[in-house]
Formats: sequence, structure tokens, C-alpha cells
Amino acid sequence: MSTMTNSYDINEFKNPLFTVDSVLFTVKDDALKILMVKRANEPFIGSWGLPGGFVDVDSDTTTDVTALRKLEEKTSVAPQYLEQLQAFSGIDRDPRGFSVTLVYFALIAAQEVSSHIETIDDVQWIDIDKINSLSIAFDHKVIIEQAKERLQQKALYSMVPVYCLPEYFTVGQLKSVIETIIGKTIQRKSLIRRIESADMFETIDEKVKSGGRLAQQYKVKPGVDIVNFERNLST
Amino acid sequence: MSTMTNSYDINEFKNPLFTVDSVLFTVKDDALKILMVKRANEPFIGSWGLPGGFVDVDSDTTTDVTALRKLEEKTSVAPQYLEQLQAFSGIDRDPRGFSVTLVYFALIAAQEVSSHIETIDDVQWIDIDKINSLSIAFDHKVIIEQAKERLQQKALYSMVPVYCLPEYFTVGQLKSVIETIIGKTIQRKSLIRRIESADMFETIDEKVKSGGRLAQQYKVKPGVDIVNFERNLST
DNA sequence: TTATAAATGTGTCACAGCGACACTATGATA
DNA sequence: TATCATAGTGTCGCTGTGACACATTTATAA
Repeated sequence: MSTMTNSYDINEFKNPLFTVDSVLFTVKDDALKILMVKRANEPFIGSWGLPGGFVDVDSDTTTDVTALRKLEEKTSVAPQYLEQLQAFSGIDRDPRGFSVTLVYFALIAAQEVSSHIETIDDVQWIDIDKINSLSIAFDHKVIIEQAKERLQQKALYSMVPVYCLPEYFTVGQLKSVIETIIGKTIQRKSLIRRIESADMFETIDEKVKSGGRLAQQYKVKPGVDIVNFERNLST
Repeated sequence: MSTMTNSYDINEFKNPLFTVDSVLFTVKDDALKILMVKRANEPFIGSWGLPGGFVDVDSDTTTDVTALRKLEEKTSVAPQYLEQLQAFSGIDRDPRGFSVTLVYFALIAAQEVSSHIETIDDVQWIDIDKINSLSIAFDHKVIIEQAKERLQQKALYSMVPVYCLPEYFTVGQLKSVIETIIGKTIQRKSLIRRIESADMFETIDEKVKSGGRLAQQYKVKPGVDIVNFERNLST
């Protein structure tokens, strides 16, 4: 066989630097927060950055696994919701050269991880409104802004915000989480109509105190997908 | 300085194989078609694949540029609409090892490129319903399916389908394109209401024949963004 | 010249789902 | 037992889509 073949030599091209990062949201103390990590390495040592890193090509079967692995290193649990946000690329965004970061968008209940995170000093829940006043690595400010917009959009036409709540939750809790995410109030009645029509939730027999009348508890039916509604809530 | 620093050595990790591919849609002869390329190289030589390739880290400023460059090599023009779809990754999807492909989603008017493509024998518009009966490279069948679903969703709540039409178009043409994309009929009246409320289009003085009464022509106002409606058309 | 077909464009009613808001229900507390 | 706080319901109005009849304008053929 000739040495001139059509087969591709893996080292022929310079490959871009490829990383996976996640924007992990939660709602805690009536504020939208994201998980940030204080960087221990160059570049941007000492700044806050999104949790993430390189793919381990010997053990990660997909980039989803990379994202989950990196998040679990920081939170010790898996997020309740994970989806791809977008890739961000550029010749200037990393001083080491052309780089691509595939960014995931994740949700978790604050209760699931709070005690664990409080024991680590380089991992914190940071209020999304305080991001602009901090030193943030790479283009992560822009990434966070886009992730926030996506979350806000999704909150208007789907039930994703339930993944910021524990297994059992009430209408009041869900209403509060949605309002925190989108930054405006919604009608309790509209939310109840959606809960009933979505057919995503089951009621729990035991009710729970809430400062007034006992509240009905709900949980997500096992195995159901997120329902998308045909209309947005009021913009 | 010690040689033991925290700075990252770019060659320390095996980087995944990274490519950029595009699903370029058009509507032609009342059918939804995508641009496919007959592969001239291994792997999957001889099969049909999506147009794409490696980033040129010396000249591409972002992956968007890579996608546009690769599409222009095949069509000789830039698509009218381009957005990221999603990254697809895995240890098995490419025989050369762990690979990631960042997939873009693009739209163009058939008229813009048809004459150019007809002169090339390894680049073709392929009817999306015929994809399953062809030999398709990598996981591109799955990618195409997801791109199609995204396009169908977008057609229900936005005006993206206009980017499958030439600069000047009529309501009848837009209705036909939307119906081809979503695979069902819509109400002309609903479409006109949307055209009027979107404030994205301007009317053209000159009307055009269409087999009956002369039809009003529209064009996209320069510089406007796609409008998203708060409701979907009927599912 | 006139009738017909074909497509464009309009008028309008019904329906669904969200917003608004008054009203009822139930548990804690004084 | 009265009051407060939160949970939950009833219902009217509004908006945008679906449906469909009707009017308009052009080409074509009798």
C-alpha cells in the first residue's frame, strides 16, 4: 500500500482546546444563584469561574458524562436537570489559543447540596446579581448571562423550575421559585391550571404546614418528560 | 521559578477530535431538503455526510466562521440563517476515538444556490424523507432528525421559515414553506395576522402573479431580529 | 363580452388559556 | 373566638388562533 492514502492523520491539524463547563442554578433565600469555583490554576488564577474542565477521553463516554463528573466533584451529587446550553468559541477567549467550551445548563435543589458546599471554601453559590461586581474568568460573564436568559425563557413555557425544588413541593414553593427566576410575579391560579393540565405531577396524601392552611404537596411523576406549554406566561 | 507551576501544559491531556458540521435546510419542489456531501475520505468513504470539517485555528475566529466557511465551499454563498443546534459527542461515534462535533442549523433559499449545486456531483439536496434509505456517515441520521425537530418547533412560534425564501416573497409562498416544514396545513388568516403583528416585514409596491389575483410581496426589514410569538400554531 | 376557475385577501364567531381579582377554606396564634 | 396568613376556587375579560364564509382580482376559455 502506498503511504499516500485518504485516511486522516489525527495529528495533521492543530485541534482547538476543548473544555466542558456548567452553569448550575439553584434558588436559595429567594435569590437565583449559580455555583462558582475559585480558580486554583492559570489562566485567571484567583478569579471565579464555572465548574468544568477537560474531557477524560479514556473514561468519559460523552460530554454529558464530563459535565456530570465535574459537577459531582464540586457538589458530590448529580443535578436534577441537565441540558446543553451552547458552545462558546474564539481565538481570544483563552490566552492559550483557540478554544471551545461546551456549556451545560443544570438545575438542582439547594437543599440537596448546601451542607456539603458550606464546608468548601473555593466553591460557592453566588447570587446572579452579584456576578457583575466580581472578577470572573474567561468569557464566563457572557455565558452566565445567556444561561440566565435561557432559564427565564424556559420558565415561561415549561415546568423546568421544579428541578430547583426538593422531591416534594407545594404550589407556593413553585410559584416563589418561578418568580425568583423570571423576576416578576405570576398568578397562583395560572400556575395551578398548568400543574393540573401538564399531567406531570402526582399529589401526595400528606399535607404540610405553611403558615396558614395546610398545603397540598406534589412530586414529579417518575419517568415523565418536561411538558412544554403552547403559550408563554405574561412577559 | 520552579518548574512545578500551576500553569497548564496544553499537551498534557489527549484532546477530543473536534469538528464542526452543518445541517443546511431548504424547501424545494414542496419538499424539505438538506445539503449532503458524498464523503471522499475515510472514515465512511462513499457514504453521505453533513458538510463540515475541522477548525482552522489560524484563520477561523470562532466556530461560526468555520461553519460558514465549510458551507461556502459547497454552496459558494452564505446561508441566510445560521444558529447552533447542539454538540454531539461520544467515544464510539468516530472510529478514530472520542470525538465531538458542534452542529449548526442553517437555512437558505433554494434559488440562491441551486444552479451551483447542480454542477457538482458529490454535493446534493437530499429529501429529508429519503435519508433513512441512504448510507449516512457517523451519527448524522440522528443529528438530522434532531435538527428537523428543532426547525419544526421554530416554525410554530417564529418566522424563521422566511429564510428558506428569496428576498421578495408572498404570503402564499411562506404558507407553503411552513406547511412543508411542519407537515400540516395552517390557516392563511393566522399567518397574515402574524406577519402584520410581527413588524418584521415591509410590503413591496410591485405585486406578482400567482395563478389568480396578484399577490402582495413582502421582504424582511433590514436589520430586524427574528420575532418569537407567545403562542405556538396548532400542534 | 361574459362566465368560470384559481388564488389572494377580509370579516367574524367560537374556543382555549392566561390575567385579574373577589371569594371561600383551613390552620396557627393571640 | 376573632384575626391573620396562606391555600385554594369561581368567574369574567382579553388576546390570539382555528375555522370558514365571503369578497376581490387576475387569467382563461366559451
